[in-house]
Amino acid sequence: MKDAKLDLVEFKDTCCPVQVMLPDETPLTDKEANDLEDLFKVLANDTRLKLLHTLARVEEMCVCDLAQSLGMNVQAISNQLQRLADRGIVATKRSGNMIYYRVVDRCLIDILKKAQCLLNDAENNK
Amino acid sequence: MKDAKLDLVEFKDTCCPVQVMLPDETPLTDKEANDLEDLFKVLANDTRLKLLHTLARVEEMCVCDLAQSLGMNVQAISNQLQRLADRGIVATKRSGNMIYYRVVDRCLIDILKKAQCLLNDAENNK
DNA sequence: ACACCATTCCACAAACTCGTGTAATAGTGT
DNA sequence: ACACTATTACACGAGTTTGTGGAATGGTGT
Repeated sequence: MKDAKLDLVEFKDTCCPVQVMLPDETPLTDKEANDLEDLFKVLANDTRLKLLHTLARVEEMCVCDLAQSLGMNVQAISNQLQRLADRGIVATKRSGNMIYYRVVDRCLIDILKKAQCLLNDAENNK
Repeated sequence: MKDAKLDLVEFKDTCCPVQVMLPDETPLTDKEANDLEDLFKVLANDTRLKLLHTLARVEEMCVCDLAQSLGMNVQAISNQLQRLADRGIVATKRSGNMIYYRVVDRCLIDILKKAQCLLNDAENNK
């Protein structure tokens, strides 16, 4: 569990280089806008957010355990995991009966953290 | 236009301190998940994304100009600006007939940049 | 007071989302 | 082969979202 902290700190230095974050002068193309829309759509669901948050902390987990930890139907969880997998956000690994899910690109977790941070700021400035 | 670059670089250092970005060990509460869901829902629309991207570059703009620059109905643009305003993401300033919109918390723009960066990474690793 | 402009409000139809329940698929152990 | 478990596929209904067109609001200039 200590490792997770170090992991994120290290990732923060290597994931999104500063140069790429500078503003570009060109307007958003339709494709860029649609891609961003799709990405945020996947994140705009409390079940998927809880799944990602859980997977971010445990590295990998099977469907039934995820369903139990969220207190939801296995089908509902599988549905949402499927949508995350469709976007390449999570990946699977079969081991016997179980299928284990994990987060592919941990940059995404950084975005979740940023978003939580934004909400905290908004809360504090109220 | 050069100023916009400096603006974002400076904001990057002061917006989300590193400490806040470290992972917390507790699972997402229902409230946290719902708040995040609401935030990402607002971002999950190409029209609103284009509006934010435009406002991020010009600082402030009236509804009719935004509608024209996006090639859309004024009502549609007003609708989406309203949704952004409801969440406190943009704010208004009246000047004569016109109502000018601007982005309130520029941290949000950083999240957009991160998201674009994530999509670029995914594209390159394909 | 009047015409005019920018913006917003409102009702509506088309499209999309999500959890549910049932059935199908796939691997394990006897 | 059979029972069992984990996971997924599918169709369905309730709810939400988005752009549209018409009408209302509010400020400006004559």
